[in-house]
Amino acid sequence: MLTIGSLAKKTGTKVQTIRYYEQIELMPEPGRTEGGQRRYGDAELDRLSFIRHSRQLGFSLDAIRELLDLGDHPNRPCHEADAIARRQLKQVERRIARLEALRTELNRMVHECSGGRTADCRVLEVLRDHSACLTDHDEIGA
Amino acid sequence: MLTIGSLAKKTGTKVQTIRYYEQIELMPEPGRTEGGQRRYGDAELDRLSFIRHSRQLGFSLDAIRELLDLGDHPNRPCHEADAIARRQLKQVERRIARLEALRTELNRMVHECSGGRTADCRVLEVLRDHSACLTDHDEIGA
DNA sequence: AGTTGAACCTCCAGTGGCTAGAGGATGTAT
DNA sequence: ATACATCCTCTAGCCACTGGAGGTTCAACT
Repeated sequence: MLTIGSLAKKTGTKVQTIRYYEQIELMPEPGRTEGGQRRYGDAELDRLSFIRHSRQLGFSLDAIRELLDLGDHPNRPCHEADAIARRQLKQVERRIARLEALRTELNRMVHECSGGRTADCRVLEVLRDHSACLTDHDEIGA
Repeated sequence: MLTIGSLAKKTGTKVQTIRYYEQIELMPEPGRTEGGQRRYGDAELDRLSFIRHSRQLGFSLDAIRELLDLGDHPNRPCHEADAIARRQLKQVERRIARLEALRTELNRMVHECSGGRTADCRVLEVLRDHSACLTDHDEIGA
């Protein structure tokens, strides 16, 4: 039986985050000691590991909920899980494309900086005047 | 003189966002009509354009505050603005590296999916068992 | 058995960067 | 005069946590 602290350590999660997952019903209510402290077993350890690993791969908590649900039904066809993963992949690819455009633009800004007065700063100039910017970037945080 | 709505349209910002920027003192309090509606001039249009463009390049509002401040002092050396941009560039590069690792892993997951039952689903398996995962991904959202 | 002190508990508030909606006032065109 | 788009303030919500106050419990050590 694991305390919340050791479960946290094993999964690289903060204690508060585990309690938060319980609150939003992503993790089940665990057993308690007489004094009221949470105690966890292997099932919970597995579930939390799954959640954390999915988070590291960028899945939203809602997507994780779906994935967990699919995992609970081993005989159902798996194309749904596949679809969720593909969606995630698409999103990651979109983000990469966007960040690469930003990298290009920031690189240009930084390399054109003469190191003089702020009045002549290319960095500030580019930010001031979008037309001095070669990149097409419309969405924020996409 | 611009209403908040036309300023919003010109800069691709939502009206609420402009009011939010005013609230957090990123935008100044504008003049008002007798009836109490906000009216903006060119200075505000420029400032908001600067903010929005910086946001599109991924700068945080705090970084933007610094950049705006630098822009107000044209005779100071510009290495600070340069440093902020370089920091941002570093961050973007880190994010790209991380997302590329995720892309690799998601690709692997998706391509190994046999399309059978969830019990045999590679997607779920990889998520369940980090050791089946070739990628080194520790930080979330980094 | 008593004492320490780390780890636990609940509850509330805050983060960033907005976004949405209620309920009402204003501005402009006809 | 009237319609109605746009404006106003205020409050609350989004995601995924994170931190802190103030108090309790557990396990180890004497």
